[in-house]
Amino acid sequence: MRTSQFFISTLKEAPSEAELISHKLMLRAGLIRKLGSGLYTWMPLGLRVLRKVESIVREEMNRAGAAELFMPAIQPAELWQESGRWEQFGPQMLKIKDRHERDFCFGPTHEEVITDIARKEIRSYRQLPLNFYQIQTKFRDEIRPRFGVMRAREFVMKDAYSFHAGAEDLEREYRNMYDTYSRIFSRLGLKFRAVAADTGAIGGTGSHEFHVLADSGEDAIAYSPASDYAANVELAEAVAPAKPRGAATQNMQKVPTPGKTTCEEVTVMLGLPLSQSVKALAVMHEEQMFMLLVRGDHQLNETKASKLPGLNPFRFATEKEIEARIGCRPGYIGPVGLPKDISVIADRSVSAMNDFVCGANEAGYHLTGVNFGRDLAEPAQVADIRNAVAGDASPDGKGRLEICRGIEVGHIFQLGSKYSRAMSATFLDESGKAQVMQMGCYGIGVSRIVAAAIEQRNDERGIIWPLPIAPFQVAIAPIGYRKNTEVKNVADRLHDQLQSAGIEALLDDRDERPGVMFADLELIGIPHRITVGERGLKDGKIEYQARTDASARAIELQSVPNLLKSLVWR
RNA sequence: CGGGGUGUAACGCAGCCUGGUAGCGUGCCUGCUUUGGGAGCAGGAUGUCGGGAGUUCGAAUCUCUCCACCCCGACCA
Repeated sequence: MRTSQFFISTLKEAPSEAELISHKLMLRAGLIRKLGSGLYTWMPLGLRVLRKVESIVREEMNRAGAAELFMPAIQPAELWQESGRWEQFGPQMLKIKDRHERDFCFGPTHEEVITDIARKEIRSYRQLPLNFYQIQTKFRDEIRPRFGVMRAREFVMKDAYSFHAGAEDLEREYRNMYDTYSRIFSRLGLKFRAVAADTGAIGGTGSHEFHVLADSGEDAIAYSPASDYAANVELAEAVAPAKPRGAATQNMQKVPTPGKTTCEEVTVMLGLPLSQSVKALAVMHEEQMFMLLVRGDHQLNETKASKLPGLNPFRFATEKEIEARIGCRPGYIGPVGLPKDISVIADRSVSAMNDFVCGANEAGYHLTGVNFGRDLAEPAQVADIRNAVAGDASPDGKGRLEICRGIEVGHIFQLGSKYSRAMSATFLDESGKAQVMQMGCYGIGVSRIVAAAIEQRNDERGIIWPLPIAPFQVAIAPIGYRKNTEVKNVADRLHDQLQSAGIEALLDDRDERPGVMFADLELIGIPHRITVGERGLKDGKIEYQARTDASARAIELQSVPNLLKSLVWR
């Protein structure tokens, strides 16, 4: 391919709307162009990457025994009313009417359509199991689209749905998909991690998210290097401290802390470690106030807290409510001498503390040397209500947790019978009895992978594509293409040779100055570059530089095709 | 949807406070020179100043209103 026929449109400066590195680079490299909020055109260069991701996904799904089909993007309302999700999905679903005023939606996902197919097509256990998938455009009317293609409203997703005669077979296929996903992300050349996820409202016995690791990722993942434990921090259990509570060694003292309202400020002023303080958070469940206690250096996990029996759902108390019930403004509240109708819920690590610091329920004062049992009653409830942090013991008992960040690019579920029951997808078993099918579903955010790959792999010069998804494998940069016929001839010949050897080469025939070419080719992130110039040709040499190399090295012209074959066909 | 912010040329921005008819850098076009890391010189083109309404002799600038986009929160591949 030649740049003159292809379309290269790079930007020196990123449009101001982009904040995330991958978003900026995709815009700068001309991979995408925005049409509206969360709506993007995939330009030729970007589309090549997207297609490569797709084909790796497709190959591995086929190899795993799944069958590709293609469902309509527009779906009739009736199906969604049948599953009960027409209302439930809410404003995230783009609803439309046809000319007869009939309701449709632009599919945000395809459980309904596939279940409809299954119930019509599958009659016998002999036809099971089956796994159907498609790669298709979805539309979700996100509350806040952002980060370019990372959270777009229209995006490309691979969605697969499996059907089984029983739970055991579903579990087998689930493992099969787990392994397939691992292969896919390995082949894409990305660092990733499979993470235990909340099965939540969907139910079933298992769910995993697949995350591409990147410091800028939206999700925090807790994992144990000593085992295969990994979970979203939101879900990761913060285990109780191994050491039991120490005995009281100090007397409780009221100390003035004027103007110091945060644990940080108070402990700094008192010269104590942050972990010696207790953070008190007043929350409301209906008309009942609760005080949640978390260690000063920990963070409340609202998801965990909202699952506690008395707290579902809860909200933070307002400043007025706190003053009315505790008689003190927030910043100085604590569990000592609290009105009896406010019950105290302590995190596990708080319940193991002695001689701690907390608010005195009096503006401008805190208490030090506080101990449960002596200065105040034991907490009414002790529970896991904080986020796991690095250094916590792993919940599986093996090693200590570390925290990393990731971008969710895949999610697999065991759905069980949620949809098949609602939509009566049944089959006849060996004894001729109707049974509800077991279902699994498996998603991959194809377009998001492109952004995630850039997020994981970039430098100050631009994108660094993993070879398997690079838009081109090799770039040829001729210096003085139109001026020096030898340069032109060598570059043209090289291009044709590589092409016929099945290597995807991009010949930059724009006749730009070298600086411009190099900058563009690096921004675009092509893994290998061949520079053809008068200087080297005198000695029958060209130069080779990998995208990750600091400088180029001279190579015999004859050895180029072999060198590239060895680089490209690993 | 709640909170914050921004809309001026293809991209990045100034001008707005204090009203007087549109500017800078990059990019783009032409010519000459140059040619190994985003060239130099000369010339040139490009704007409904987000839309509408108002105030005013006069609005990018002041007022009202609508719209779009971005950031922070709940949601998700």
